[in-house]
Amino acid sequence: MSRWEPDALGRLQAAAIELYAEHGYEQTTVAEIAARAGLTERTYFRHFADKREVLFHGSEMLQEALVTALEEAPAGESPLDAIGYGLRRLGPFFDERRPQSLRRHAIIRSSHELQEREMLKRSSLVAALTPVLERRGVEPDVARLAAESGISVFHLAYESWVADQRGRGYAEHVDETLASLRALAAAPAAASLR
Amino acid sequence: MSRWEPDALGRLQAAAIELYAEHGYEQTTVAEIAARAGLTERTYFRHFADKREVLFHGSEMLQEALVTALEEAPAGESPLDAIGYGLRRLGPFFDERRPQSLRRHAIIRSSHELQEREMLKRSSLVAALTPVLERRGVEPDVARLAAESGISVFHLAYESWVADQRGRGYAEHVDETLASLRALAAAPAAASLR
DNA sequence: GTCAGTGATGTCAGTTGCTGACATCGACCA
DNA sequence: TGGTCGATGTCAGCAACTGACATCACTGAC
Repeated sequence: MSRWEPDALGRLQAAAIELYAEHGYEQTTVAEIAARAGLTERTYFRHFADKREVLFHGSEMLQEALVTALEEAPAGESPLDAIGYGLRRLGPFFDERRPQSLRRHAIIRSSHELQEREMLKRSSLVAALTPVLERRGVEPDVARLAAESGISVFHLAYESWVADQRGRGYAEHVDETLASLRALAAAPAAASLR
Repeated sequence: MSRWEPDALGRLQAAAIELYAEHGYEQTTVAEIAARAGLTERTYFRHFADKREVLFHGSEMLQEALVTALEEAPAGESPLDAIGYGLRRLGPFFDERRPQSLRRHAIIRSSHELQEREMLKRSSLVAALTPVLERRGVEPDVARLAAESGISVFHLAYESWVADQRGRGYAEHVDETLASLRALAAAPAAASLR
């Protein structure tokens, strides 16, 4: 028998989600999370950098997945098409974890501080996608803008997927959102053409 | 003579910027800021919600200015044109405060925590612009997407304005960035048309 | 001119997030 | 057998933030 119960990190995540959902994020202390996981506060901070981070473990994995998917986009595609390709590839990842995603999303929406962290993760995604686009030959400034736009699509598609009652997959929401973005940018062209 | 020196808030802001620049954000304590301003820590927290917020006072003002500018955009313009109109209007606001902006920008770039707060302010801008676009008759989802895109432009234009050595105004950077966005979204149209 | 009320500040004590230093002790390896 | 390693615990401490209450120049009503 090993000295400690296995999967301390997973237990901390589970405990945190339960407590944040039960009593709210701000009303929960790190000591309580650790206690429910059968650990000490100190151990919590060995696994997670701060009180927020428990909810965002796995976002590095998502980031890597997105980077890889974007790298595998066909070489000839425009930046936005490539991003669409990459985002659509995330479909199964989300669709398989829908219940957890909904719970986590509700918790994050309940706290300012957590939304702040989510926004930081978002900017990290932008920072990760930009060089991938540059390697595809896109100008740095354009790459950055495309990455920003892509992550906006990522995010809005995610939100409409969360709100979706009809069970459509994440990839469908990506397509819709991306089409909206194209329409949006195309609309003024008519006015600016002459 | 009044009981206290005037402009406690302004003194706290000045002290914070000095200390953050001199010793770094993390190495500075709120007590030190308060002391340099001739006040106590408790008073600091009556003026600012937390250690970060000193640097973001004024962002409500910016938000209001942007909302007003967008509301005044000609009724016939497309969402993106309207946003371009609103953003260009911020030009003088930034151009007049360039030295302060550069100092503040350098501080924020030096700290993760501060970038996190900046991202939160950014999402607050999106939340403020969305209903304005809706009132112009834009569909809610499209309004949100347009607001996100607009704030991306706002932000990227700001960054290239900060980096600009040639003294071009903020409004010029907005025009450039907006043109990039349009080109970006238009490019794939060619591929997707047939 | 007095006096009660107001509002910005100070004082103090307490909670919680987070960190460094060091101890513990099963597992694993030579 | 013994020594190292790695995950955890223990403990002390700092800094961010908060609530409760005190202070006292200023202001306005009378």
